[in-house]
Amino acid sequence: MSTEIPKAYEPKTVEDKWYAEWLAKGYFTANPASTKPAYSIVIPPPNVTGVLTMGHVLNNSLQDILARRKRMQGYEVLWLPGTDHAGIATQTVVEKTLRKQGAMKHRDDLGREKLLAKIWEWKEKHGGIIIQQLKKLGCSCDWSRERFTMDEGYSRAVLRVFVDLYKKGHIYRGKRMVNWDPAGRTALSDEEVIMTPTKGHLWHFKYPLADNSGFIVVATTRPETMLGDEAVAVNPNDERYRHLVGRKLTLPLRNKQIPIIADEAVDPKFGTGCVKVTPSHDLADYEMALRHKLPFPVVIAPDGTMTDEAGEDFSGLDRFECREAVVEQMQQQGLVVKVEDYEHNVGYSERTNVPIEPYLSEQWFLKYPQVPRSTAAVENGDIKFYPERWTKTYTHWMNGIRDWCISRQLWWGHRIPVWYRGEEIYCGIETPSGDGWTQDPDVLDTWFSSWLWPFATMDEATLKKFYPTTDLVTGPDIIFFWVARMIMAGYEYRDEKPFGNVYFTGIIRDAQGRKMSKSLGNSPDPLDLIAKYGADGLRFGLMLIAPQGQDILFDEKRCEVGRNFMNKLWNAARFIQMQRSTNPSSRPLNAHDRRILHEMNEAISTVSTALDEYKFSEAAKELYDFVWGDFCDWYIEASKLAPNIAVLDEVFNVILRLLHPFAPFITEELWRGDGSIQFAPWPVAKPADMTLVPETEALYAVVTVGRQLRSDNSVDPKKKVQFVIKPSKHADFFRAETAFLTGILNAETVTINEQYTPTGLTPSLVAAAATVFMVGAVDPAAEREKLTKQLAETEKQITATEAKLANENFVQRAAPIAVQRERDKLAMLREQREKIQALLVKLV
RNA sequence: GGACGAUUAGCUCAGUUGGCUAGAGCGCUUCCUUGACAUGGAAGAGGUCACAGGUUCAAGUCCUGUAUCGUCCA
Repeated sequence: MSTEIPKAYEPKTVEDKWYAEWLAKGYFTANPASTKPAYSIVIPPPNVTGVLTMGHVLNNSLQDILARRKRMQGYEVLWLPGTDHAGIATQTVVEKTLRKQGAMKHRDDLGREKLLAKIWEWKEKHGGIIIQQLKKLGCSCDWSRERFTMDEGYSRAVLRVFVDLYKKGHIYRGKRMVNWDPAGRTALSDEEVIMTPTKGHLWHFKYPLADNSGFIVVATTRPETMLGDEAVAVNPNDERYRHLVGRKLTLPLRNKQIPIIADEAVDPKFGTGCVKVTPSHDLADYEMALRHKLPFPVVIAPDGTMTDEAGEDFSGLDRFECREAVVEQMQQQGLVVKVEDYEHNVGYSERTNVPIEPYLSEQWFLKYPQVPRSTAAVENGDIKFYPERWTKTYTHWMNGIRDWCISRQLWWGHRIPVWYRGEEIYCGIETPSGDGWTQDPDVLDTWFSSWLWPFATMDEATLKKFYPTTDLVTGPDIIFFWVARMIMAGYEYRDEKPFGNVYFTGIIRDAQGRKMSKSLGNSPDPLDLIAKYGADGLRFGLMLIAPQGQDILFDEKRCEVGRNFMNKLWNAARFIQMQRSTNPSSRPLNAHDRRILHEMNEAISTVSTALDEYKFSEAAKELYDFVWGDFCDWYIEASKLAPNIAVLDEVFNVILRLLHPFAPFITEELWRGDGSIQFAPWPVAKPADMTLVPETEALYAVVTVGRQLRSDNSVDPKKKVQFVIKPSKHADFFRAETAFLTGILNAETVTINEQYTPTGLTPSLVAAAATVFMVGAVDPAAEREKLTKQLAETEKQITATEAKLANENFVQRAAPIAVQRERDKLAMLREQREKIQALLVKLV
């Protein structure tokens, strides 16, 4: 390092250089043959065609901190990276692009093979961007082990698991009511449906009795489904309708006769107590229809349009157009009793954001394996959640777990390894021999591949060394999608948990608290932020505001804090560098040295404990305060008088090591030790020599008071003034520190005088161990006001403390230490009061 | 409807198992380009800790209830 390092830290010139070097040296490559203890994390695989979001920055910075610290602690670290094929998301994007280009209208125009070729093309072109971005962030992943869920080896593992679970009877095929996404034209799992309160209407329709002897009224939020009604149901105990059960109604618009049935499932208090029954388009109605052996006419097609069964007036209409048309015709026929505004929950597709259609279709389902064991593992702490409260959410879901619909009517993904020939079914990894087999056209839910991620990504040697993985860092929004399922898969296929600890991050929101989203445009591009503030600055700024398990309101201002901190660190290094070249000799430890060494030890313990407990922001905060406050504001200032290069180097060396997991680039750049800082040992706190440390604290308090005096009396900072310190203790120590005081207070002289009595008007303030006087002309009124204020504050505290000590109950029942603390405080306050009073007397 | 979380300075948040005179950063005010740093330094203003009860010698901290906001599940 030359002495001419720039005044401001320039991350750009540093970051790329070091990352390339780290890669070249293979520092991130995990060695399964290592004898070191193992530490491992698998990355939550981002969408292969996605781009880096603030959420990724948060999540991956945390993983990098964990991984880098463990390397320093002597572990063999594997951070396994990779990407996910994101079935629906990717196929939707590519299809949309192709439609825009006019290459197709619907995927059937292209056909399976051609569309898949296009998607692979897309993946080759856009895939991997996010990997490059993670590198920019400094992530120390083992890139030699990068995996993709559609890689050949990984795909085989997915199919093997399917076949195995099929053979064990966990996977079955059945005709069920599923959540259907009419835009994506695929089934979804329950977890992919987002329930949203939606304003709609409740229409009350008259259904006439078949013999025209009257009518009954049904209420519905979905008029279009009436075209598929097969009954009207009432509660068997409902006196109002009991006499009608078994009679027929004429279904309006369809001129079809349907029965009135009685079923326990009907809530007599909802609406009129009569519900229309649409067997094919509502889950509850479906079950009711099964019980009553009703027919299942399908009136809404998979694409959300009405079928021929809906009647020629409506066939071909979109389901929402149809709703209007039905209401209009019902109105014309005078069958609408009333329309109420009505808010109810509507399920929307997580991906395409259109309302879900309950749809009766043939799908594949998984009856989850290892449910009791997986539930117990988290409850008994074998797998630990941070923050712990998420265990409750997990347990709740596990206890109410329902079979998982794993088939998707898509092409991008792992194709279901099942073939049909007439009545025959074959399930296997390879295509069956013989003619006439056709493979199931559907693919598997993407999560059916990612639930194997912690082990399907590893070969045998790697598994042996690194499975189960140590930590997992992810968002609580995928606790069901991913975390719970990985636990079950881990037990089923490795007979062991997949990870020991799960750290759930908060969700990043914008400054107004809104979730970051593309459509709102409120998500900054992390790469822009890295360009402006440096990766280290971005990471550190984010860590400072990422409390455990709390959502994070992100504001670009946060990055400034991080960048400024890196610049502070840089300049501390410059200072040390300058001292080295001008003042390289060391000397015995003085009070300032001992004090900073003590604070350093405190910092080491605090940071280490915080990181052990996954309290990242606490660790970052401690580092910030120690570096900026203790080291720069006090120790470097003290060093300007009498530098001790050995201590400066020692403390700064520790600072760099503590900071390295948070800010890998700048710490490597400033590192002066052997080799890369990445393998420098994590600092360990040692018992510090406390000689003169309390005295030094008192000394710094005197400095603060001296500065206050200057400021209160509007003394120009450049003006040198005379100070007199009248100590009540530590007089010899203060005397020894006269030069320090003179320098830091920009004084002409500093005199220590236990007997000092000011002549005339001398501004003064009282610190714990001394009264500080500033000799010079002042405004007596201002001085009196200031002292009076200080006296009042002191009196207030004395009164409070006296009251406490006068309380017999307190003295008898409180911990002796607490009582003693109060007594000491009172003594100190009384002394302070006397000093102030003495000064005030002189002012009169 | 149920579960969980939040409510502390203008803003964003710390406040360990009850024992401070309730803290920090940003913002704000005043002064300062002094040889590490203006991405900086010094000083300062600013809080009935959401509300109401309770437990205790002692409550921001524990308990109960209420309100508002958020998330998840029905």
